[in-house]
Order: sequence, then structure tokens, then C-alpha cells
Amino acid sequence: MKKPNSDPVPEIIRKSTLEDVARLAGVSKMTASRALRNAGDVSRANVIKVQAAAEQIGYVGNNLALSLSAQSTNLIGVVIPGLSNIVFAEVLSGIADAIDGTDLQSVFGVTDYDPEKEYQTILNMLSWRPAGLIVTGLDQPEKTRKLLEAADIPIVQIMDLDGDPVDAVVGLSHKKAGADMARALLDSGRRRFGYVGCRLHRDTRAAKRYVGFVEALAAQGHVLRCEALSEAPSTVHEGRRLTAEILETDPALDCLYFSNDDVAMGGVFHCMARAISVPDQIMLAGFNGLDFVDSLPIKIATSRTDRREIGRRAIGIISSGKGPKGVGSRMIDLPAFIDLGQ
Amino acid sequence: MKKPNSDPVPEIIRKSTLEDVARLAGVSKMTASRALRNAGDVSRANVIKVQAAAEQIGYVGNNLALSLSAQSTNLIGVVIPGLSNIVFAEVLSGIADAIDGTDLQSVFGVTDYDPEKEYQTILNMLSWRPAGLIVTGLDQPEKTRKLLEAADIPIVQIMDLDGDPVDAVVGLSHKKAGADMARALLDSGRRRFGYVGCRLHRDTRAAKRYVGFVEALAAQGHVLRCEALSEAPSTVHEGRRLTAEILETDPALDCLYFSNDDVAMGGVFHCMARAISVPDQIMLAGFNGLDFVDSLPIKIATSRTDRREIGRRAIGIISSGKGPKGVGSRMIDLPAFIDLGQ
DNA sequence: TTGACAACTGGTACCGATACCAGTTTGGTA
DNA sequence: TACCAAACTGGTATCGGTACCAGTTGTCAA
Repeated sequence: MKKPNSDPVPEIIRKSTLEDVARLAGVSKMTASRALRNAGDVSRANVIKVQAAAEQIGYVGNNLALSLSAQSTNLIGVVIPGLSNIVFAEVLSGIADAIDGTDLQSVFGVTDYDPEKEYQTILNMLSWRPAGLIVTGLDQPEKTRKLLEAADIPIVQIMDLDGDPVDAVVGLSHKKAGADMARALLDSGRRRFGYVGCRLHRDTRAAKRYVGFVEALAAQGHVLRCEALSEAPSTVHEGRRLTAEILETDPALDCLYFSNDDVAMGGVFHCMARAISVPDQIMLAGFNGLDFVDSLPIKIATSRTDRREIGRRAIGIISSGKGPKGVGSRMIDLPAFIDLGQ
Repeated sequence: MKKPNSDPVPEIIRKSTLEDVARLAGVSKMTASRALRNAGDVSRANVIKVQAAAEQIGYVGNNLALSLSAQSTNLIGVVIPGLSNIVFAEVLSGIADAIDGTDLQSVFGVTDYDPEKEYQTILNMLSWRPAGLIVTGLDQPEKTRKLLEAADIPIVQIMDLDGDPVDAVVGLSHKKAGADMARALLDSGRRRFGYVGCRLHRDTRAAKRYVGFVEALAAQGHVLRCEALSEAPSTVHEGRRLTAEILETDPALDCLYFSNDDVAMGGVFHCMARAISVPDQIMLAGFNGLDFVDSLPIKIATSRTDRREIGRRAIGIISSGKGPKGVGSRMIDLPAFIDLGQ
């Protein structure tokens, strides 16, 4: 592109291909290749020469050529909705854990809860011919689903279990988690329920918990007295704001169910600031069982989930179930565990 | 590997290469390639035939072949120490932000604060011939540094500014951040300082803040009265435990400096549980300016940093500074901003 | 001396795209 | 009718590795 013909200058820039290493070592490409891979069938003397040459010019292998030639890669594509929620960071962390020690490498893409972006991200990842794909949730639109079905690699859908999987799944039923929490709260004597949630129409899993919660209340003849909803991202700040709002609307509530722990933490801070007694006067319930819940000076209820384990299991499925889908397809249920905080 | 020779069955599995598309459309590979890329010089009729064929067999391009042929990729390698700290998730989030809309794709690797793992991760990434590399911190060992220097792509070191960069840097001086906080706390009248920190010998940036803090105290004739250190990861729980410990050792402290906001939140929870008045009786200071700090029912001091912006700027450097290092190398200082919480 | 075999070495053909160049058609003009 | 440019089309080389196969040695037993 640049400099049509203007390099009489001695090429100083090292290209660092196997060819260069071989030339410097005075052997053929094949011998150099075998020497660097410890593939055997190379004399000790040549191994040493080749390694020295590689070292000297700082040779770094080319995975593009390797993977193209081998018709396979060591890449694992991971598609998540976002990183602002620490939950997904923990899933990634579990994935990183499980990958450690193998030669796998993860590539991730963020969709911002946008289905079109999700489609593009998955398409982009498939074009790298990954060894497997991990995608969040079961609610992909038809177009995306077809793409996943056509891919000749293991697909693991994570986090959710309520729906029809493309291949393997690792997660939990959010509907059941919501219902379990409702029953536990009813059992503990609560009756006047409010709901506080963020982003329900994008976060389909939070929406499923909501549905499960409301249905379980109804099954025992109870209802949500009111709710405070927002389409802002789940943050402590938003949780605090919405809690203030709902308690102003209906100060008689004796229980608040939050869309997750972050939002619930906002509720905790509001109650502490207003000296509202928790859980005597009102009980707060979140979801996820995040680290900080145990350190809070007041106790809240939560559904404990193991996000790291979800990531680890997803990798487990991909790296064990050698081969594409069908073979070794599985569903792994890692149910949420209710903790009422005593 | 499997089925040595047992496929008299008609091959149903679609390979989906450009060749297949071309065959189905009844044109050559080249024409198919041009048609799918809108590269012009193809008759309308053929474009339609090719697109239909691609659609029919679900053709997905092969980036391995493309990148090998083009001698360049759209990959950005990102190396971070871990994801348990939300700060790095936010950096990734900023990177994802900035990448959105371009055709870049990020690949990330986690080092667990382990230099050897960091070296391997970087090596692995370089073997994919990325368009650029973002690595955390300036304190890589010599071996790793050489690798980065030899790479013919832009390298951006992020988070830190205290040291000698390989190429470009985006971050802040942690030593200065620690010193600034010390001076601000002294100005507000505090005198009896304690320090609470996690993982100082792996988290070199936290260690630099500590050094800056202590030196700035010394410059005005003050000292740390005591400190509670731990090599456990930074968590709220650990922060609460260490705070309990240090206040038992020296109940007269009137100010605690924490290695970061997570640890400081543990301190907040301890004080609330013990009804220790903050900031009257004791002042708490963290680092990062995390979201939840503003929603806490009590006020703490913190140094606000913009992690997302760091990620965005790093991508900016890579995608603007067309070409390898040197050209357009820069240092971007995004200093921390002290907030004493009134 | 011969043959067989192990130990090594390197040439060639891929993998799946695109760049480049050399055709082939088409339509319009002299 | 001849000629030429524009519009299209496809063959070939190439990217950087590895698989596969075909040599070339050297050693040792028969």
C-alpha cells in the first residue's frame, strides 16, 4: 500500500516466521517446526540450533496459520450481556479458572442486552471457528438460534434453565428461584409484599424471577401490593432511590423483593439511613448471594447462586464432550439456595 | 479419528466454505468472494445468486483464512490480573464500549497477579497477531518486557503511570494518589492514622499508594500508628475482619486508609455494627470511587478514578495510532480526584 | 556384501480466504 | 465491420504453519 518501491535499505525489521528461524539455523522449515514442537525425529544438534535461532530472532508462532492448517482452534467464545453486573465478571472468572492449565483461550463479547448485537457478536465469533461457544440465556431470537444450531461445535447456554436449549445448558430455573423465595417469605410470616426491580424488560432472567414470585404468592392467595420499576441499569444508587419511592407510596409494606442483590443493597442503605428496622419492621430479599451480603451490618434474605461454578461447568462440558453437539449434551442444574439471613 | 472408513452415506454435513457457496451459485470462488463483500465488479444477477447460496447453506466466513491472507487481524488482546475486583470488569466494559461500532474484537486473559502466567498469556496472545495489546501495569519482569518491546504492534499499559512504559500508557500515578489522600486527610485535621490493606505484595499499585501515603505523612512529620495487612484477596469480608483487628489493637485511631473501596466497605460495615461514629470518631478513606460509595448511609473519603475511560482511551490509542509503536506513542494521565465525602 | 531398519531430513500439498492479473463478454463508436 | 473500453469472470499465487510421503544416511545382523 505505502511506499510503492522504495526499500533499497537493508531490511532490518525481523519478520519472525518459521522460515526465518529455519534459514538462520540452516535447516528446512519442517525440521525447524518439529524441533520447536518437540515432535521427535530431529537430531539433538538440530534441536539446539533451531531453539537458539528462534530465541535469537524472538520467534513467536502464528496461531492463524496453525489453526487454519489444523482446521481447529483452541478458542472458546463467551457471549455475555454486560460487565457492569459483577455476576458476569464472576462467570468469566470461573471460566478463566477452568481454562487455566489447558491450552484453551477465551474470547468474549458483550451484547448490552441487545439481541441484534448478540447476533453480530456470535456471528463474529463463529467466523473464528472456535472450539466451543458459551452464550448467556435461552431466549435468543430465531435468527440467532438457527446460527447456533447450524454451528458444528458444542454450544453451552448458561445462567438460565427455563426454556428450550440449543445444545447443553448450565444454570438454574429463575422462575423456581422466585417462587421459592416467595414461599420462604410467606413461611416466615410476611404478608405485605412490594417489588423493586431494574431493567426487567431486558433482563429476562430477572423477569422470570418476578413471574415465579408473583405466581407463588397467588397460589397461596396473596398479591404484590405495589412495585417500583425502572429501566436504568441495576445499581446500588437506583436501588436506594426506588426503595425510597416504594416506601413512600406504601409505608405499611413488611417485605421487599428486589431484582438482585445490588438493588437490594440500595434498599439496605435506605433503611439504615432512615433507621427503619430490618428485618423487624420490613424484610429485604435480593438475589445472587453476593459476597458483601454476609458482611452487611443487617441481615437480608437472598438466593445464593454459584456463578463461578457455572463458568467452570460450561468449560467442562465443552472440553469433555469432545465433538460437536448431541454427543454429551447435558443439562446441569445448579439451583439457587435460599438464605433468609436468619 | 473415529470411524476409520464408514461413510458410504451421502455427506449431509455442510462444510460451508466459500468454495461450497461458489459451487452452489454456479460461479467461481472469486466471484463469490466479491459478491459477499460488496466488492463491486459483479453482475447484479450473480450477487443475488451468491447471496442466496450463502444464505441457504448458512455460510459463515473464516476469519483465520482471512487474517492469514491479509496479514492482520482485528483482535485486541487485553491482559488483566483478575476479575474479582470490579475495577477490571469496568475497564473491560470501557473497552467494549469503545470497540462497539468498530470491527475490532477483544480477547482477554487473566493472570491472577502471577508474572509467569502473565508472560504465557501475552505470548499466547501475540501468536494470534493481534492489532494491539493492552496490559495492566508497568511492572512486568524483564522477560515479558522484551516480548512486548519486540512485538510490532501498539502496546498500551494501563492503570499505572509510575514507571517506565514500553510504549503508550493510560492511567494515573498511584503514588501521587496515596500522597494526595494523606495531605487531604491531614488538612482535615486527622492525626492518628492506621492502614488496612489486602494483597500488597501482588497488587503493586496498592503498594504504591501505600508508599505515597506514608511518605506524604512523613513529609509533615507524621507516621502510621499501625497497620492491618493480609494476603487474602480484597473483599468486603476481609476488610471488615481487618478493621475489627486494627481497632482492637489501637482504638484511639482517628483515621483509616484502606487499600481500596471494597476493603473500606468492610470497614464501614464494622463501624456501623459497632455504632462507631463515622466520620466524627474516625474517618475512613478508600480508593476508586466505586458506585456504591455515594449510596452508603455514612460518608467515607475516596479517590475517584474513571476505569471506563481508561479502557476507552486505551482503545483510542490503538485504533488511532495506526501502526506500531513509536508512532503516536503517548502518556495519558487520568488522575484520581480526592473526595472526602464532605 | 547385502539387506533391513532406525534415525533423520526436506519437498509438496494442503487449510480458506483475497490480491493480482489475464482473459472473455458486451455494447458503442468510427 | 472492426475496434476499444467497460463490465465482468476466473485462474494462480500467497499468507505460515503441519501432515504426509519420499528420500538419505548410518548401523548392525545375516
